Amino acid sequence: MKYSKLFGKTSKTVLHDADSVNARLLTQAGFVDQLMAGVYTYLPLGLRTLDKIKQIVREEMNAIGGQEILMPALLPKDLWETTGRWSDPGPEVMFQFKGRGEREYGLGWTHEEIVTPLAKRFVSSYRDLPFAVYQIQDKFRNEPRAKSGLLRGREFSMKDLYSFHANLEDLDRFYEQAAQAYQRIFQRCGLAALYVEASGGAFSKYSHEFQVLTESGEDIIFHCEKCGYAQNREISEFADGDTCPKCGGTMHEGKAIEVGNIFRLKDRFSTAFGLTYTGADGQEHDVLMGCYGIGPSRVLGSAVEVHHDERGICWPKEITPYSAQVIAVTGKDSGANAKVLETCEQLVQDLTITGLEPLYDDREGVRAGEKFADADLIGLPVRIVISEKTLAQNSGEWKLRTDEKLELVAVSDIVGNLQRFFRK
RNA sequence: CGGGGCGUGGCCUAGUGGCUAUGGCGUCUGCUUUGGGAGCAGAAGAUCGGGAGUUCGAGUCUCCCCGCCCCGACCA
Repeated sequence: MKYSKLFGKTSKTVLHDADSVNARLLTQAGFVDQLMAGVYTYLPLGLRTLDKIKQIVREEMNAIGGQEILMPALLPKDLWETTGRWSDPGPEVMFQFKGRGEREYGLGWTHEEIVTPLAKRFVSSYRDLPFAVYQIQDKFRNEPRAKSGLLRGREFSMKDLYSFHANLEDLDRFYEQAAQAYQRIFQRCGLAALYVEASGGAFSKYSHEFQVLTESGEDIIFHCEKCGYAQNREISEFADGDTCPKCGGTMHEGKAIEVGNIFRLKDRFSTAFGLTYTGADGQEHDVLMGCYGIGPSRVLGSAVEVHHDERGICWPKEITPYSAQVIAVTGKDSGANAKVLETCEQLVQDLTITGLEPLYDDREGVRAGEKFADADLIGLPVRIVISEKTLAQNSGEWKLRTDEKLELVAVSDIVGNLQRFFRK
């Protein structure tokens, strides 16, 4: 991608209002644009990053047998009255409004009310179980207070997975599988997520949250630095400095952002909608359900909160919007400039063919310093500079975003180097 | 929903009742320059968030409304 053609620009000035790190950097670097409180447009850079995260989520959901579907975001009132959630929590959480005439609708903030009747259409025997379906969709929540950029929005991206089981053992088995898939997802997104015990609601002792320690987080958790055991303060009786009951280490209090959570719903929704199956015993049983959520947009915001420095974002490899920033530094010698540009074009083409799509800063009349500053702000993991100087040694300059070290690499080796870098 | 802060060209900002609203960034033209956001010359771009009021006169004072940010409450 040529930077000169990229829709969305970096900005030197800091937005007056954006004081959360993720909102400020993502806006300044041209990834997102705020439309209103808690609602953002994703510009090409931001959308590519978000799509990378969603793709990782897809891969891991598919790996545990999840099947992707897409339910509507516009939902009818009646299904929500079945569970009582039209009025409680009702408009406190759900955007509700009238369509034509008196017909009432709401925007989806979770989808148990949709997926349970849906499952009912296809489940009759124990032979139809278990299965799990998921979707990646924007959710809408009438937040009393949207805040912290992408971390708490009124419209935000959500992956919600729902699993259906014949018995509790099978639900537990899948629950563990889902938890492991979640760990892999966060790891791949460059986030060290803690597996945190949280309020279980009416039917389980605990649910589990995946929490990323960061000062901008709004949850307080107690976590053991030795073994990682953690509890949300909402349910915890720990105090800072307590001994970890699992390993004898020390429990620390910390702020964290919840990037995912998993619940055993058991028969809460299947009972409400009459989702049952006939067992091998010929008897009718309630289907047991689990639900599992991840907010890709919140993952994106969290990644910026965790991975940045004073100059800008430092993208983790797997979710970076582009592999590397290729920068053409030109001088006054037009012959040399032509060679620099030609080398860059060829390099960009070679990288693109190998699937390592770079962002090529081809801008003319822009000084090197400005290009470097933009590269740091955008935060791709690798920066490759081609100039008359480097070409004198048939080389390009190789620099990692998180390292000050500059290295000359033969032009012919750059593609291989970058392939190796991203394979690691 | 309570408390606090803020609202002036695309972005940041000056302004504390008085002439035609300040400067910077960005944008556009031309020249110059090219390894860390350069320089020169010129240009476009604002009904000062909206409404009502006080005043000879309001970006500035008063009231109402809207919006954004922060703290709190809330967050299956």
